[in-house]
Amino acid sequence: MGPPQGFGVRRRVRVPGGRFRRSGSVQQSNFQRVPRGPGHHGQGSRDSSGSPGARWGVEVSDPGSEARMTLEDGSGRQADLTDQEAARLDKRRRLLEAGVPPYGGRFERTHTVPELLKDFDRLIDTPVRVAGRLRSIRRQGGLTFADLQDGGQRIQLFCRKDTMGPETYGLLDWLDIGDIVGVWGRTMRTRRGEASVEVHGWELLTKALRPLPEKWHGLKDVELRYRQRYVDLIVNPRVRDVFVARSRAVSAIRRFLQDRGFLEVETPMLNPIPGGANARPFITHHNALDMDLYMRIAPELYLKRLLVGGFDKVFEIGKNFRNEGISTKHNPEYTAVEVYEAYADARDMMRLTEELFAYVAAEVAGSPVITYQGTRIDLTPPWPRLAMTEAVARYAGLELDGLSDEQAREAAKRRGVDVPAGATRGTVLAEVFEKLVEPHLIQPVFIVDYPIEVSPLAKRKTGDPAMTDRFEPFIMGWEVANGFSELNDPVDQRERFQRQVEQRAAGDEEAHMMDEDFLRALEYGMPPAGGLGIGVDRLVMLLTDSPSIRDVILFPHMRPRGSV
RNA sequence: GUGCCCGUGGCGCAACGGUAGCGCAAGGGACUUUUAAUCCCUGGGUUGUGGGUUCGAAUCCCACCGGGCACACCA
Repeated sequence: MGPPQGFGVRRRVRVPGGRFRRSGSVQQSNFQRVPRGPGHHGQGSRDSSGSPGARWGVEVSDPGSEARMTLEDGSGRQADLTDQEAARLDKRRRLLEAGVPPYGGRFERTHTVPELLKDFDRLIDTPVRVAGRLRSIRRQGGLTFADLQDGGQRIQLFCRKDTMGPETYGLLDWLDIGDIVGVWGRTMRTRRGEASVEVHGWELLTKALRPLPEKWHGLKDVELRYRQRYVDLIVNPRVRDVFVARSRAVSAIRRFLQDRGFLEVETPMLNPIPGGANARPFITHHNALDMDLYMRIAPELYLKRLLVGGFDKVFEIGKNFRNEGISTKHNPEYTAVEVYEAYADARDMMRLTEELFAYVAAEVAGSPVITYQGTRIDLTPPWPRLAMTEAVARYAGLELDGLSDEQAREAAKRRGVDVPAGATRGTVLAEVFEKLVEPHLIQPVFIVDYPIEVSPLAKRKTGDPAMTDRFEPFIMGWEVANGFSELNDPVDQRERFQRQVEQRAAGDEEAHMMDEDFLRALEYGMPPAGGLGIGVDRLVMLLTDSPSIRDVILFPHMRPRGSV
């Protein structure tokens, strides 16, 4: 993964005057050209990674191949450029020579572009200073039109030679699409009615050395979109909107909980013992302590320690890390919000959940009724409650009550659901539910009463010790949250951990480890409480109508590439 | 991890055994109310990588790399 030569040079390329030659005799080493487009990852250049300086000075006659121009940056390294990159570097040099610094500094703006456009007609014919990225340039002799993008919106720049003077106007020739400029002038509408700034003067704030993707098809290659999200954000306005919506959703969650008296806290991401969920953790190492640590898979056990400590209403918004597969609904690190309320129970948390979803949807999407991939979803509370056994009876036509473990396993197999050899009835129930019922749960519904086997941290249901007072809301067939009345009996909790440890020993890598400190905390006494965890990414997917979790994560995990 | 599909100039796409092409973008020129500006000219690709089949490979075959989707696992 080490960067091949040529990488890193681009940041600090110096183009000495006259070193740049167009065609004919082009100075070039015997380096292979480093391909940089999609699917190029510099494998062909491995042979040239050592001591570049030694290979200099080879004169290669290569007429007609501007793209192979090379340049020195004074460090004995060099970069091969595309014709467009070469042209931009050349303009950068010419600007410098003309006394125009290609990278400016502070620029005082009177308005952002969205501010200007919002109330344009009232602001017309006033002096303004705006800044942004050039998205298109239409040169027309003594008149040049350009589109300036800022804050996701564009305003037209209207540049007239007569207004600006020939020198200022002439320097426009060294600007490219993608450059960031600050301009000052007067707001006006053109003959065609386009909201514009008549430019009196301008300043180059940043010269862009790489060209932006094509102007109306934009950047479509999803791999490039994820790997180079910065480009995606520049050219695809919808992407920007999604991440603004995500930010608003997180703010709305925080506001909703804070307004109800919940205290936001932060607990460790580096855990000596990972807990709070059944999942495989990432392992990392602390050098000074010389010990392995785990990236947290859930903050649950820490938040419950806070209940012990007397914080009655707490929440945390943050990342969980799970060493599992990647899919359109799974990213190895994802954002969750967990909420704990002392003296409450699962019923209270269900009410909190449905209210929170409706509130956040209204804040982000404008309504508790949303459309996801063509399906109308009504998040208005209250959502129906349906016991897992009833759900399995209704959607799978399966009645497991009263069956022995073996009979239950047989029943599941007859329905085509694979279950582990020694699975108990409760495990079978959960398995059948996942496979046969979940896909049917499109509109919001709370599934309640989960088997104890799959709920090692939840309180038993009064009157049915095989079940727990747990719930999970489903939308679009996805589990979007998980909550329960928290188990606060340390003796019961120890037994549950013990079962988990046994399963772990039997090869279940996702089973809990024994957490003695957590048990000690419970032994000091944790108030009865309701707890809740919500998958924020999936919530945002729903609210932004995004088909993949990668569409709501700015930098989704990707396999690294040599050089891109 | 398995299956299916994809990888062609900076970007979006064509060519699907027979000379690698188009649009935008880029370079040169004309143009003082355009907005996918227009018009003339020009350059840019060892078709993801490596093998193979063939007189001939972007195209067919194999392996590898990267990606998408579905399944599996999970939230």
